[in-house]
Amino acid sequence: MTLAYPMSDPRTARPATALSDAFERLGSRMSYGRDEEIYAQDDEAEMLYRVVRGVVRTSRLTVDGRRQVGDFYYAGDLFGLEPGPDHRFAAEALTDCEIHLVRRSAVRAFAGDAELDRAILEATRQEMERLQEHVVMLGRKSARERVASFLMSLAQRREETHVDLPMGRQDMADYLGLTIETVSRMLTQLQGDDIVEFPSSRRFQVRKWNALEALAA
Amino acid sequence: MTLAYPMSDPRTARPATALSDAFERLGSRMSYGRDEEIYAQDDEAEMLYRVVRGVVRTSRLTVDGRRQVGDFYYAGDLFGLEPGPDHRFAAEALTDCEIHLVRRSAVRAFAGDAELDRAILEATRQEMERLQEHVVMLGRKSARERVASFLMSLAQRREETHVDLPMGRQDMADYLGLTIETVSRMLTQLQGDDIVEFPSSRRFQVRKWNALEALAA
DNA sequence: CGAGGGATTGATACGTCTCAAAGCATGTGG
DNA sequence: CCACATGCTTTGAGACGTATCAATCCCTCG
Repeated sequence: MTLAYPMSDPRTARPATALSDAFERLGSRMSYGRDEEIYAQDDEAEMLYRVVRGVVRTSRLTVDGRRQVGDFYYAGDLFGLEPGPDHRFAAEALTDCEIHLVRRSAVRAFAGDAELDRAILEATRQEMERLQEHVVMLGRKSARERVASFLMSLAQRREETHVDLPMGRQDMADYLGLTIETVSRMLTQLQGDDIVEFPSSRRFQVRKWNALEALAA
Repeated sequence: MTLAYPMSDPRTARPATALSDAFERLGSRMSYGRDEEIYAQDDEAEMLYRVVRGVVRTSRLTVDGRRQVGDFYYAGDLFGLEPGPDHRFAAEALTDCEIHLVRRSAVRAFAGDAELDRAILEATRQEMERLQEHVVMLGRKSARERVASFLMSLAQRREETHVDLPMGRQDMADYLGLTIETVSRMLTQLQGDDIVEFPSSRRFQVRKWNALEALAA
């Protein structure tokens, strides 16, 4: 399978159990505690990772200590699949995590496993798409819009009315290219406009989808 | 070949002629005039593209008219290879261009052509890496640093002391997430600090590599 | 009940944007 | 060859948004 192959439609993807099986067969399982490092920035990229339980954050630190969060990964997501020789971003356990790992060499040996190939390609597709969205957001959106987009994307993942924020304000800020104070102020604003409601700082509910969507644009 | 395959080292890549041959064999050649559209935002992605001559820009327009430039592509670069079903960014000829096109279906039929597979994978690798850099830049760098990074990356491409800017200030601004005025001011600043010199608005020379590198960090 | 860490709020500083004008090339027609 | 129109770039003044620094609040946990 090459990159030029037409994509499988994500909506028709097979149940995660098959993919889980592939990882089980070829790889191993690890546990990480909150804030534990899974791989470091500039480490050689020789594994693929899949979140079984918990949330993972990728991040990059500049020489002078500024931090940019790359993305957050949830149960079922593949990560660490940059095709380059080493990781540009570190990966850390945002919460306690269980992770499936598989050596790339093992994947290569099984190249042709349609299930696994498809999953990797689909994850790569998503990764690029999310990177592109991230670029647009950071390049052209205001603080208010960024925070709205962020809440929106979290809310879209779940069916429930109430959404849990697995990350703190600092992680949000570093993902959104803002400071913790600005994030906090925007949340307060959005709540003031009754677009969203925070019963606690780690839990929210969308009240006006239209308004939120319009902002997230 | 799968994405999990270890990367070829870019420094050992074969001469471009072989790749050029592959495109010649499988695809066709097109010319585009300045500012002509090569593909539109949200078009189906069914081709791969390779710049033969000229410079290509990818860009995305939000509903309310804000523009984000994704990247610039020069002679030899592959583009339009997002693995998704359609293009998130449009591609336009920044200058008059000659482009090699090849249908993805043709590539697929020839899957296993090591040369082409390798080139696609390598281009994908670069694409992701550049996207990640872009995210860090937009998320965490000041205007001065962004402009410095941009000049740096252009200067690194060439051997010569003088570098031509194929794009205008607006394109730079939209790539860097700034306004045209801010870009202009930062250029004036960098010139004032004797880090860089502009004999004309479309041509520059680096005077203090260290200083530029430090800023680009 | 008090301590500690994250979150919020406030006041102010700073950086970038906005709007407007002027400068500078390039090309065209007189 | 000049005069002017055009489009891009630079410069300026002021407004606005986000960062910074500091204080307070609020939860959770001991």
